[in-house]
Amino acid sequence: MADLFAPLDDQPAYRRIANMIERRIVGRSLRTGDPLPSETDLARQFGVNRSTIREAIRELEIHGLLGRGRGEKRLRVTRPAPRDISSGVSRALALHDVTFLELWEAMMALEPAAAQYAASRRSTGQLQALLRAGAEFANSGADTAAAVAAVVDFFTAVAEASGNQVLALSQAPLNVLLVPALTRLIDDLPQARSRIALAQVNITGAIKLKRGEQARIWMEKHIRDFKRGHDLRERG
Amino acid sequence: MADLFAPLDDQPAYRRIANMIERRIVGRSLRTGDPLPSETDLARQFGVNRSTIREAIRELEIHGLLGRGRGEKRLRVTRPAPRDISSGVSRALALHDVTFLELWEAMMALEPAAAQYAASRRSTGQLQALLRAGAEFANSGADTAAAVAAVVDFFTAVAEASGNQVLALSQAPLNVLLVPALTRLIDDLPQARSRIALAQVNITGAIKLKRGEQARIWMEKHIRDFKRGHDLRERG
DNA sequence: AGTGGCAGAATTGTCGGACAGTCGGATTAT
DNA sequence: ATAATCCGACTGTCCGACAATTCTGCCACT
Repeated sequence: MADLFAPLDDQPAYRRIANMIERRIVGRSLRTGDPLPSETDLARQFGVNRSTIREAIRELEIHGLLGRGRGEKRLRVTRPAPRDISSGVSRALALHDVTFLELWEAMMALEPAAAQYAASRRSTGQLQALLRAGAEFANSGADTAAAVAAVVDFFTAVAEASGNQVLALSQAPLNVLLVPALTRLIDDLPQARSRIALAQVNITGAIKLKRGEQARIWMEKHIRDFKRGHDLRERG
Repeated sequence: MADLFAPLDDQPAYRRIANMIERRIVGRSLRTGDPLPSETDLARQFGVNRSTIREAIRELEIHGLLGRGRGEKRLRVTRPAPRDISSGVSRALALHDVTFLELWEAMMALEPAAAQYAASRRSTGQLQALLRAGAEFANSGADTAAAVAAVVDFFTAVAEASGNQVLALSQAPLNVLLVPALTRLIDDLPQARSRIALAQVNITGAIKLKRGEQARIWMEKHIRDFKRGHDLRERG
């Protein structure tokens, strides 16, 4: 039987205030770009101390709902950038001791889909970004860090080109997790570089020609290759 | 060519402190479950005022890296729960005016994969959870909100059963976005209820029998059905 | 008119101190 | 040993304050 009473939660004032402001933002009463009233003003409106207000806005600022341009003092309403999100998610995942297999399975689900949509929807600019990331990887030489960064850029470019924000935002955190695994892989497996480069060329080509099915297949192969490399490295 | 000078960012103290503590947590110097020193103590250690510490702690608390049990005063190190994450992501997505199509494509990528892995890895308890969610939906009667909640529970249970935290965490935010769309769908389309119920039975059955491929296929159909319903509703 | 510069107002980041309410743990009573 | 009680520690919130920086309106200058 259900409890008669729910545990009452006295949320502290700073949290309630944060929620109120958040609702205003999500409900578009406060529109993107609008400047937030000053802390003093908010304190007056809510009838609390400025310290309390500060703790409240901190929350929204962290979520990326509030932000300020370089060297700007007043906070403004902003839309959360993918970076705001992915940092949180990937940190969480890191703490959960994610295995390579888990990461790989998720990539296997997301990246081919992104590639397929990218093929049918990519703009010219997005194609450029893809080519740039590919070139970046090809030119990375022996610099592992640069190579890894280029791979991340490549995946990001594909996700961007998919024209699907949900896909892009879901994929972003995976990149962060990919970095350490990929670094080890490239360092230890001599053939990794050329295989990745080839896959990128194939994927980019398919996207360029708007061949959705091909893009998906090549991306699947590409991701599968990661697992092969990883398994190889484990045994070697 | 790269700029010679990077824009110097004097991050405020509360942010730097937050980062330091975060590094300690991610680096496992502070382990999950450890209680955090008191605010006064931290203020002394960092040589700043308690107010500053509080603003820093707020950040970590929001990220789910710090938390406290019901009615507990001291903060302790915690691992971010999916809910901590998904709330942020879904809020962000809501602000980005995500279309149904975008949501649907992402679900189409993630949920079938989750179902497939669930079939091969589900524990008995996870199967129970699935069945419970199914029953919950079947019993929801005319209560749309309850029905929607049951659907969300079902997807969550599948993701849980997949044994893949990354998949689960990636999928969680989608649920929040699904709610409004699904509510309208169930309200307006009489046949929606039975179709969903049937799909859930089929998926659960496949997972119970550990038929991965079947689970995937049924889930694909299930999700595809959402789109059909949505398109139908749009025209109707 | 447009531009540059400047003083004063406004705002943020940070500090110090204070106090009520509550949680935890030690202490005492049963 | 268990239960009731008490005290200290800690959090949530408030007040007041000050330096540094940004914002703004105003004025001079070209």
